[in-house]
Amino acid sequence: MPELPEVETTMRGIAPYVCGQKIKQIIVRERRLRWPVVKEIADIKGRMIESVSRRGKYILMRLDRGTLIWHLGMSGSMRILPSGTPPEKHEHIELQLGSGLALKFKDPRRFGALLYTDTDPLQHRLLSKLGPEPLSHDFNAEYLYTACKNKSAAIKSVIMDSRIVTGVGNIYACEALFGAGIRPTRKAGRISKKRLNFLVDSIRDTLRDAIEKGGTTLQDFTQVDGKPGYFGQSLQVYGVRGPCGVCGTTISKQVQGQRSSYFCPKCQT
DNA sequence: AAAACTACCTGAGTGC
DNA sequence: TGCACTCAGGTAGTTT
Repeated sequence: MPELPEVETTMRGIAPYVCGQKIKQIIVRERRLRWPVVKEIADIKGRMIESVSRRGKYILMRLDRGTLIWHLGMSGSMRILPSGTPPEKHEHIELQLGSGLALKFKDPRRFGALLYTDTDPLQHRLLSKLGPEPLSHDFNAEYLYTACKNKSAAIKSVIMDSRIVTGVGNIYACEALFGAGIRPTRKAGRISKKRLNFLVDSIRDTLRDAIEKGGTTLQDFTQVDGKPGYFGQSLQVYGVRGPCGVCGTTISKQVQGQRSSYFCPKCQT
């Protein structure tokens, strides 16, 4: 479920509760996530959480020694609740904090991850090859044009490639392409710089708007306080079965690279 | 080298 | 009501 806006929402939600807190206890109820949670994770007990940040879809939790790297996968979410609140089903990890509150990580599909590193987390093998953040200045028309040049792959798969730009998943790729008037199947190398400029702006606007609304709740994503995100109401093509809000043409759905693409056949060319 | 496909999981929804 | 089936927001690794 979680793409960049949901990860950002989660990160902002937990930050005030975890920053400056001591980890009194870590409980791992299920270590079989995307990668097994190592037994040595127990060693972080007693350490201080100094800061929380995001890189792509990863949440980085810097400790007074070492860094925790979290990924929400497809179905992961985090909540802050009083320590001692009975664990829900699929609540695999719990960090009990000095404040008496606890960070709880729930992930039914177990595609998420919790990793630990002693060295620079940005150099971790999972993070070192990530492309620029879509909301940073490094992601611009010039950059995207170079990345798309001579590529025969569909533009949608290019903007979902984390080595090119990080954090754009299926929902926001569909929405951003609609905003830019570009068909998801169009070959990346055959789009003008001017149109790619529209796309860069559209990706930014879409992500910012979604962050502002607390992300998208489709199945079970919730914000840290348990409330849903409200961007779902703003989706213009993703999951839409019916007319385009701009021109009235019926929204098309097409499977592309094992994943559903939604687009307006009239507005997007 | 680039593009396409596979695998990892559970749960929700659909149709019979 | 229940069973069988399809599909889902991610992404590393493998195959074509």
